[in-house]
Amino acid sequence: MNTSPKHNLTYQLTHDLGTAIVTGKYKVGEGLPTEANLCVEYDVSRSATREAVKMLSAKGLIASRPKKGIRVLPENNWNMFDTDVLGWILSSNPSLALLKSFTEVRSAIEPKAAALAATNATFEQLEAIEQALERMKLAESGRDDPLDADIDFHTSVLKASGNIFIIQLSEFISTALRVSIRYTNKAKGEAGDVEKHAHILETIKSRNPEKAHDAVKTILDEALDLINANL
Amino acid sequence: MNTSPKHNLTYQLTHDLGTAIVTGKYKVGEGLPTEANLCVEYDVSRSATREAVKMLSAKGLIASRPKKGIRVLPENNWNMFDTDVLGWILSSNPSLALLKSFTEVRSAIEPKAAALAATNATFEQLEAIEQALERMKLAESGRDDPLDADIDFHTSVLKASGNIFIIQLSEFISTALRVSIRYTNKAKGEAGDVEKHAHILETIKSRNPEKAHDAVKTILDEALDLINANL
DNA sequence: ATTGTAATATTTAACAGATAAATAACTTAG
DNA sequence: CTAAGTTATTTATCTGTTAAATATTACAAT
Repeated sequence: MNTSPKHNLTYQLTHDLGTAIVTGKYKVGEGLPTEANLCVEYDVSRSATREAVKMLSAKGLIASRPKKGIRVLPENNWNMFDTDVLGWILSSNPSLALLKSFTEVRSAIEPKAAALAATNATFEQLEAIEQALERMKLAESGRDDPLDADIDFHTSVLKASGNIFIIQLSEFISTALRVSIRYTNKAKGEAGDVEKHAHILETIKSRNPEKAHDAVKTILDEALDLINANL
Repeated sequence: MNTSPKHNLTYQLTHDLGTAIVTGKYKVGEGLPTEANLCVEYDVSRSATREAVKMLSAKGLIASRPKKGIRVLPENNWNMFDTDVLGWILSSNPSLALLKSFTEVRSAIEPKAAALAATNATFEQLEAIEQALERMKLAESGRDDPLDADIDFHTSVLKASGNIFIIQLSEFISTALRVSIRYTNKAKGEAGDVEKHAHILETIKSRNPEKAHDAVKTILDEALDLINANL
C-alpha cells in the first residue's frame, strides 16, 4: 500500500500528483488538469491516470465528477493518518507548526498506550520493548542507529497497547519521526535519554499504568517544550 | 472521498469489496478472485474493477502484483482512520472490544483537544461549541436529535483545538459514534449529561486547559467504565 | 429585460480488446 | 537432485469507443 516512487506507473503517478497537490502546485478548490491533459503532461495512458486519480480520491485529496473535472478537496478532507499523505506533506512542507501538532498528538496517545501496555502487554511484547531499549544502549556507543532504536522503542510500546487504533498509529508516528527528525536537532540521544526510556520499560513491566502513563508523558512534554521554545 | 454505496460503479464496487474483506469473506493473506474473475462475479468491466482495487489498495486493505493476484493485507495495514474502512468494519462487525478500543482513543485525544481548545479557540469556535450545547438542551425536550447534538459538541471541541491531526479525527469520531451508538444504550442523554457538557464549555471559555482536560476526561472515563462493565 | 427551457459541448465513467511485463510453476539437461 | 531455462498465468499498460453527467450557451416566451 505504500506508494514509493517506484513499484509501477500508477503508484509513481499517484506519488507525483500527491506531492504536487500537498505542495500547492494545484490549489485547494481549484481543478487539476483534465484527465486528457494529465495524460499528455505526465505522458501516461488514461488507465494509469484514472487509477492514480482514484487512489488519491481514496485518500481524500481530490474528487472527480463528469464535467466538473478533478478538484483538490479542502485540507480537512485529506487523510492525514495515511502514511503516504503524511509522507508527502512532511517531505515537502515540514513546518515546525506541523511538527508541533504531531507532537501534541503523540503526547495524547503515547502515555495512554503505555498505560494500556502496562495492563495488557504479553511477555513477547515486553521483550520487544526490552530489545529496543538494548538497541538504544548500543546506539549510545555508535553500534546501532539512534533514530531507528528510538522509533523501535516507541512503536513497540504502541503495539503492546493491544488497541488496534493505537497500533495503527505506529506507522504514522514512525513516518513522522523519521522525516521530522531532520528538522530538529534531536538525532543523537541526549544525556539521560536511555535512562528515561529504561524507566518507562520498568513501569510497564511492573504493571503500573499510572506510572507508565506519567513516564511517557514526561519525555513528550519535554519534546513539546523544546518545540515551543523554537517556535 | 466517501464511498457511499451510490455515486458511481467504481465506488459501489469498492464499497462491496471493502465490506466483503472486513467481514472476512476474503481471508487475510488469502487471495481475492483474479481481476478477470471479479469482472465476471460482479458483472463489471475491467477498468471499474481495477479502479476499485486501486482504491482499496490506497486504503491499505489489499495489494496486487502480477501473477501473485490480489491479496488481503494483514489488518495492521488497514487504514482504520479512513472513515470508509471504519464504517465498513463498524457496520458489519461492531464488537464491543472494538468499541472499547475506540473509546480508549477518545479518552486519550479528546481531553488533550479540550486543553488545546482552551488555549487556542477563536471566538467563532467557542460559539460553535456553545450552539452545540444549545442543541443538547433542545434535545432534552425532544426538539433536536440527542446523538447529533452530542456529536456536534464533541467535534466542535476537536475543531477548536487548532491541531490539524486532531481536527481530522472529527470525522473518525463522528463516524464511530454514529454507528456504535446502536450497540450501547446511551442514545438518550443521561441525567446530568448536559450539565457536564456545559461545564466543559465553561472551562474552555475560561481558558483553563487543565480543567478542560479533566472535565472531558471525566465523562470519557465514565463511558469506558460503562463499556468495561458490559464486557 | 428576465426567466425558463432546450440544445450543445465538455468531461469523467464505463466497456472492450490487445500487447507488455512480472513471476510462479513446470520442465529438462546435467 | 539441482540449476537453468521454458511456459503459463496474472496484473500492468495502452488505445479506441460509447455512455452518462453537467456546465455553458442559445433561444423562446412573457
